[in-house]
Amino acid sequence: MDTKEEILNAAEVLFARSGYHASSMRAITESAGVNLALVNYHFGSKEALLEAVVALRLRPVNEVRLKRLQEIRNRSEELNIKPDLPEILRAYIEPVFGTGESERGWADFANLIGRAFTEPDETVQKILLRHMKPANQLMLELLRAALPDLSGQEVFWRYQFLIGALGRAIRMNSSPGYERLKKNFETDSETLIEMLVSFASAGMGKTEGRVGRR
Amino acid sequence: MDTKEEILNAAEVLFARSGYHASSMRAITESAGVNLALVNYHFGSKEALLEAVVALRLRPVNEVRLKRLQEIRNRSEELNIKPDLPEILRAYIEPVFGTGESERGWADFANLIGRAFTEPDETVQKILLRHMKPANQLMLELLRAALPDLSGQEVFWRYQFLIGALGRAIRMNSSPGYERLKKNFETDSETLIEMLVSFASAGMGKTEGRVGRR
DNA sequence: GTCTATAGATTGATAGAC
DNA sequence: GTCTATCAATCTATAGAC
Repeated sequence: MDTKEEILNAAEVLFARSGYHASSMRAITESAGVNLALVNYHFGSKEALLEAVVALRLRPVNEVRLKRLQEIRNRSEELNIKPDLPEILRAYIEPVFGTGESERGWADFANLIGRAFTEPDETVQKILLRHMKPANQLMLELLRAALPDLSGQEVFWRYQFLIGALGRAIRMNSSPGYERLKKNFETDSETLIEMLVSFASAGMGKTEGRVGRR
Repeated sequence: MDTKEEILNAAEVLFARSGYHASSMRAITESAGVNLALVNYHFGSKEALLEAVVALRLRPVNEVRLKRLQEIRNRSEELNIKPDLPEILRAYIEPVFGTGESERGWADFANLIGRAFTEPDETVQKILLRHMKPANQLMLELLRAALPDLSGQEVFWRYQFLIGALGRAIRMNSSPGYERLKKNFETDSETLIEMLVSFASAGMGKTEGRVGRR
């Protein structure tokens, strides 16, 4: 493995576990076993390194999502039928848990993606959002088509609830920090995806505005 | 307003908007219009200042939550009936959007609480989690009682989905960074709470494990 | 391509005068 | 209680030898 790749892998792990600002270039290069100056030589700056990590790991995931969502839209338009809500959700959620070709340690990779949904830091959020935008736009469009009885406002917020739940699920599932909390509830990714799709289908599909009394 | 309070308010705003690490003590004291050294004089350290801000703002919210949840549990035990899911959700969610006595600018206060759910930084998360723990434990207990047909694993994960959705809702609703995204979907807090309770009731209440085909 | 050495800026914290 | 001045540690980034 060459130096550039060594740095990329170390940065991915540290960014995922500790966040961008908390991961110093010294920590990254030490973990990678290379010289401090080589980050700037190979990538130009710390921010450019983050961009490279995101491009390498997030791009394939978003390509799969976008392709699956486009297929659903095309089929829906050809057959002139409403897109199916659980199917949309699965297309949006599943790729985030791994594209199938997950080579190395899966947890760090997933944890990095999970940050895309919850990251409060502006530097990081800007980059992550840019990579997710096409898939997110198409997703919202499909949700509106699948839920024609709901106002744009309601679809928008239910979509936000979904993103929140998804981000939480990914981070809980892959972050080492939550081990104690999960304790007896170890769950494989497939089951977790199934539970999340079920949860979101029921929550988003409601056509009345309200539930419960009061 | 005395110096200590001046520092607390400035710190709250900056921690909420930019995060703990990104808010330097120089930025805080400049914003408060006081001398740099006074943070250490009045609070001891930067971390102790964070602890003070959290204690001041988050404690009353959690006290209200805990009290409402305890009332539900007591009534449920006395009458020997299952607690009502939407009622539980409302008791858990509503106080986070303001205890009613929201004095100053509401957005920063809410945004700070929103961080409690998504904050990746360990320093911050540790403090926030300690303050939320009692309410969270009782919440999980009540959910298990309200959903007796579900396994502990399923209740646990649906509860995590709820936390994710709630955190996202708060931050979207109060963070200035999302203005462009929200654009035409400006929503008052009451409506947002209603939508979230409705979403979560439907999502969590499902008694079959799965939804949809495939 | 890789290294050492260091610049230049910023951080949290403190000593000591008032 | 409040101030100035400064320490010591950290950070990103770069110059220049090899």
